[in-house]
Amino acid sequence: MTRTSGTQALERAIALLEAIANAPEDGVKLADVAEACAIEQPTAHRIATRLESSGLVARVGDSKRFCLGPRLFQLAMASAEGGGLLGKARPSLLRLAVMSGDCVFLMVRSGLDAVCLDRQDGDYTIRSLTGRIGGATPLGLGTGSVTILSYLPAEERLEILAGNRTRIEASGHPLPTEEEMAAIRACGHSYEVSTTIAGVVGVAVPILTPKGRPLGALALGATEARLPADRLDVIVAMMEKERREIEQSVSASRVLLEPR
Amino acid sequence: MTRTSGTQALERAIALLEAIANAPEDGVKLADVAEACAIEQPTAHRIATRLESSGLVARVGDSKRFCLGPRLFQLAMASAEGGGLLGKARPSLLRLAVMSGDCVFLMVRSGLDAVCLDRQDGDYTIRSLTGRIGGATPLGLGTGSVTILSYLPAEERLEILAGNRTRIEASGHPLPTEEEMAAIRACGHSYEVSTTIAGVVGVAVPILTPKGRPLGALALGATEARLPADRLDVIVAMMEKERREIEQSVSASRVLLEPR
DNA sequence: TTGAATATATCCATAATATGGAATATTGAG
DNA sequence: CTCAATATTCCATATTATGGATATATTCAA
Repeated sequence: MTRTSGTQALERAIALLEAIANAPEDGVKLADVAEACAIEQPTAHRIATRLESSGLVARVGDSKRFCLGPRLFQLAMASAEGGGLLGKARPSLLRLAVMSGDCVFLMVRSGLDAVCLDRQDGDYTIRSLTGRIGGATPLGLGTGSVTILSYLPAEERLEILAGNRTRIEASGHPLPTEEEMAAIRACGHSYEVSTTIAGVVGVAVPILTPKGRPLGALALGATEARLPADRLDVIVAMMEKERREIEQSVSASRVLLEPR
Repeated sequence: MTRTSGTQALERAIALLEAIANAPEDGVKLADVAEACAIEQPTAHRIATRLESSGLVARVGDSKRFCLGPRLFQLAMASAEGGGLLGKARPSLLRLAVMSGDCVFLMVRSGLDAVCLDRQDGDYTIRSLTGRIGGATPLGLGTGSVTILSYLPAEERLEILAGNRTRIEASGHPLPTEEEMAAIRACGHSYEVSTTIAGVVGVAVPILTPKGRPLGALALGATEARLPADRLDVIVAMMEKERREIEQSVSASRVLLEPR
């Protein structure tokens, strides 16, 4: 008599995890978690304690309150250590940071967000640059983020923008238009003058699979003064070179070869 | 006819996650995940696709293979703030790194492991020092790790050492004895000369809750030459001062919490 | 290309599993 | 200390996950 797809328990566990992730710094009470997820307390308790025993969730200090657990840290770093995108992109990030002196980011898509997977600071890094490793922005807001969005299939772009409209508008920025995104695809990179932090500019190039699906983006942040038109060309050229490097390295792993 | 405690589905999902985390660099096939977890393929598929839709797991490139997903990075960041420990310890780490010039770590327990939550390098940091952020060592191996272990309840220590025996012995190190751990508790810090990297020494102090449970440890790594007996005293004093700072900050924050 | 072999995805009857109301224990505020 | 709020445990019930069988997709060799 049910209509769910057969993963109710898991769905609830994930909801719990998200609820705990959104909790204030010093944790949430079980009762609040249960309410937030709209599940009964005994059920929430069963799930939460199991998550706790796996380390995905932990108690805050001596209290009963829940917070995210350190196991998440290990898992995230394990995915980094494997020869995934992060490992393959790191040399490029380092080179770009050293050569440009600016701040370089590796962004990937995660649901409706773009997440910062890695960051390397050059000598002239602006302290105020936000993107920390693990940080996220809605797809469509920010240079790297818009770049990834631009290379997604058209219908997915629409869905994503619909889902992110309120968040993006709340930030005071306009939604990227189809024309803007087509322009990004046409020239192979995006360039953006930040309206939130005066004098800051961003450049980004996509990282694509052989099939053309966006794996992520390389983004670079600098002050406007450090990026006059002629230097911009040089920077973009460097980024495109590294982008090709990464794409080759990624597709070189046999597994990624094109089906069909 | 089973005897599990009512979380089979969740347990399997977690097993899947771990299996995928342990996978080689370019992901695992569904069939292998299923086998590793000893569950049937349809079940593995159902769980895996649900994990995928939440971003905890992703496909490698264009292939069908699974790897850990970017959502973990976001959660890991949030978990770092779990209990506020990282935020509260960072100023201390910075001070210690600047004042000592050495390499300072914040370690916390995660199951049978101690995980590096944060690291700050001083001017004299030894490149070869291993602990990356997110890196883990078995509880009982390494200065910070042994320190955390020493302050855990006696029976937990035994369980943990039993569970870690093979891993620790495989590293060529002896298991820490009860006497050694009692000594650490008695003097409030541990000191260890590395046998793996010649000339490297480590010092660590615990971070305890008001109830005496270990939240984690501050650890410092330096060359033997940089830590003669008299300087060691100074360093330990500095670390203990910062430790108290953190403990106060942590226990203070909880008082401010208002129930809804 | 083609077709065999292998892997992934879907279906659905069945029974094992998660569920949540009620009872009990613990915590924390006054 | 007392009481109310919260966490934890218990267990009969039926909702939910399960996995054998099957369909579809992908890979590989020739």
